Amino acid sequence: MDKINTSDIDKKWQSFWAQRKNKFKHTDKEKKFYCLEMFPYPSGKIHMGHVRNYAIGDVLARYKMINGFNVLHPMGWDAFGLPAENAAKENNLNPKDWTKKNISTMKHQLQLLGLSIDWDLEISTCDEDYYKHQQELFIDFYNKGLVVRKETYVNWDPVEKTVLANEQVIDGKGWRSNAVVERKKLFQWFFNISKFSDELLEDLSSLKEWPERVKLMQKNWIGKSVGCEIDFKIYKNDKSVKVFTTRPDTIFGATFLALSVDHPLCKDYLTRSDFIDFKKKCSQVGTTEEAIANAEKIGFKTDLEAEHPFIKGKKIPIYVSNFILMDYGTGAIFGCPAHDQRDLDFATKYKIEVIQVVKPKNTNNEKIHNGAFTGEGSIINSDFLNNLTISEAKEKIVKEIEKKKIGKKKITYRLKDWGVSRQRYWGCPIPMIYLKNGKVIPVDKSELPIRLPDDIDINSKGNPLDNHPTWKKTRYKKTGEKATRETDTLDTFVDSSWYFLRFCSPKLKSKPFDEEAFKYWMPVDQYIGGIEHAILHLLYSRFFMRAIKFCKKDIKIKEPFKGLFTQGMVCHETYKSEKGKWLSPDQVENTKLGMRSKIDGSKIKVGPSEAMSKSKKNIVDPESMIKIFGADAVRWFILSDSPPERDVQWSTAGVSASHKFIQRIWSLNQKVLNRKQGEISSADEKKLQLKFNEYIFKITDLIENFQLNVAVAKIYEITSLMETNLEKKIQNENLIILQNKFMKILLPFAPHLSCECLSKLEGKNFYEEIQWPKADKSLLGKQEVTLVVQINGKKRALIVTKKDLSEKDVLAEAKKIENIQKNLKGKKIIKNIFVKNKIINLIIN
RNA sequence: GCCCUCGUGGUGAAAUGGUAGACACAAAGGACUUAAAAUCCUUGCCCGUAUGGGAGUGACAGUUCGAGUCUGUCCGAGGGCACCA
Repeated sequence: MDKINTSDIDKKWQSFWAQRKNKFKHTDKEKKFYCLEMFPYPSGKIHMGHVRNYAIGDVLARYKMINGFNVLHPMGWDAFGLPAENAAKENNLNPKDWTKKNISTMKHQLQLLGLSIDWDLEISTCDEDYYKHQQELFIDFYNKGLVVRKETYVNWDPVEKTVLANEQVIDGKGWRSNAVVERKKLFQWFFNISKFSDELLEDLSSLKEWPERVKLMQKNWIGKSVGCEIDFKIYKNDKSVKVFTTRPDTIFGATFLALSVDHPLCKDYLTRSDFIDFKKKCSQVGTTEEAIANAEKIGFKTDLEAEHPFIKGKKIPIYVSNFILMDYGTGAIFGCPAHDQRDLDFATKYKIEVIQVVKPKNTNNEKIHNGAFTGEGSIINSDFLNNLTISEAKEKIVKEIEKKKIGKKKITYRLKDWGVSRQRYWGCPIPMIYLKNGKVIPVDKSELPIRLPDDIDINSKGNPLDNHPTWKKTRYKKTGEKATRETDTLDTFVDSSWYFLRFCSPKLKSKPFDEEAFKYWMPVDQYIGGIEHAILHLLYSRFFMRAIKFCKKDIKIKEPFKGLFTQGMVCHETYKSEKGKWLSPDQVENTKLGMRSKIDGSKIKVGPSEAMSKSKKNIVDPESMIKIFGADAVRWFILSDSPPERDVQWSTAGVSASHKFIQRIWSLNQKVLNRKQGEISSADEKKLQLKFNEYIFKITDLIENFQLNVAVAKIYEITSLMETNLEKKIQNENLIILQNKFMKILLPFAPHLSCECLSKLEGKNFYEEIQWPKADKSLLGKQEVTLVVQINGKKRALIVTKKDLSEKDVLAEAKKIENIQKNLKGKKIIKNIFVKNKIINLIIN
């Protein structure tokens, strides 16, 4: 019996497929399938997360191919981004060179996996050919009013004189400089995504093939809230404050107003030193929602008071506070401490009155104790709102507010405009110029692309583009007057918001995409990627599709991704030495004394399995795994144990077992071919045929539903079935036919092995003719069935019998069973529950 | 803080409301072998030699002839929160 040489057959078939472009004789142009996995960031080497993502996608792409679909299965590189700049700074090289090198390494590694990717379609977002079109789209958006310029906060490192990403802020300090990070206001470019807030929310319901939880996350992100705006008059002053609230029903519990630091009313205090100090304190809190939510609530008491709109003569103090955001609602709230935890925290600290206005449902307790009460209940202490439910009170108070003309019902979205300016070098330059007269205008399209210069000083403080001696100096094409380029570059999320369109016609020079190719391929039928992109990338892509539709008349599609699948992460145990240093899996070994370090034999603490990460060193390199076990074994293992949407735990034992399985199939294939013909029995033949047919049906269904781990389990079962039947009375030819079908079923999962086995069975290289076997539906369920006999809901016996037996017959059969007779002795059957081919449940007294 | 997801053997897991633990990893025992590797078989909580019986899907209730699955409350773990991609 031959041993399989995985590296030989991997090489053989990878070059075979590449030459034939994965085309099949029976491909039907009328049936298209666009299979797309999220393209990788070229960070250096591929990791197991990539392997998982692309293995899942490849199963589907190959499955569709051999089912006759014309499949688009491209690959590219999300090549701009911060890590390139960081690496460049560390190693003193150009981000471009670093990125190109990584792309070539990773492309080679991906090819080792034997994916059915058409590499002719490869794109890279850092190529001029790509970002030129992105600049064109930016200008289109600008001309249609979808791009705006406004001021917003950033994390500012005062020592490096640069803007920091949230991840570069550690404990409120810059990661390189260790300087305390400040919030600083900058003018930046924004995409007007909030223009589509309602559409992006409403259209979620049309995405039938998206996971519910992703849709829910997007829904919450967009954060539509229905509430109302209320004007509070300021006492002894002609001004008023407009607040937004979703709980107008608690207006009688309002005991203070709180304004954002950036609220227009605060302008009057900007010269007061105590306010300046306060503002500075606020600016030391990070810009994330989490940081703001967890920060200690601090307030600045103004000398203003507001008049309560419904309680005559009641005055409530006005504070400025750090937990109110200017870019949500109106930048001002009324505080009702009894029914909002944040308000309560604030009120407790500043000794502000607390008035309960909602009595919890189903209790007699008038008073509430443990924190703010936010549940259902009835209104109290609220004049004309008393005894109403919360929703009734909301309706009534809004009517009153509108009647008094002091406010109106208002829908607010949490979704903010998308800030796309980055003060960095390694990104797509924003094609805008500044004229001397202060005007900001787009570059003439004929001047595109605006190229990134190569000769930059990556180590200079601040933005290298801004520091470049000549790059930003330009002229306005129309008038010839001197102008300055925008030195900000685009958020890399912009790059990935339309790459799936570029894949439809990746080589086209004249425009971002060809409309005909677009019409044929879009939308993406199946998009596959990590759950970490559930919100931003997917939302931005949905926005881009709408923005493009808004700019181009003949684009009809709104949703770019028809089907979405989010796969889980790849995890591995973590290892720590006694001194607390992380060790990688290949630095430890399992000995009789437990886990030990390979380096010095010291004891190792095994930690929980966590997502593979460089910082914890729990990384396994896919390339070395492929070298040892072969591409099929690596793919097989990553698909086998866990459901694709859940996290999977990598283990060397597991992948080694997968390799053994690859060998087992290889042996089976030889045994089938070399089998000596013995006796033949039609009963054995029929049994095998029926069972096999059932597996085809089941596995087809499982792949369509992404239950790839279960499909893998069924393939193990088919293997056992075939092995068992080698010993049974089956005609050789029939066994070979089934083995042939089996190998076609295996193809999407272990394509190298499958093709090699098929070629042995066919006696020649066999590929373009491969078709997915079809299950014969008329044969389904023709087998014997196993019925469960229960007594009072407890399993007492099994009956193996032919299909579709009547209740009467089953009952008669059941009564013949000794164990059932024993249990029925002296008892009376009150009734039976009978489910055909499943169960009979006898209810006795 | 807010939002989301997930809890089933030693482990990863399977199970249209109908046999809980398919399939695999690890472990123990056995077969083959001079030996090892490879391969194959058996076992898997409790009582019992066994036929069989009992407990059992994070906890507690509920719906049902029947609940891992549906409902409620609680407990625990993990993830996201707008400049990482």
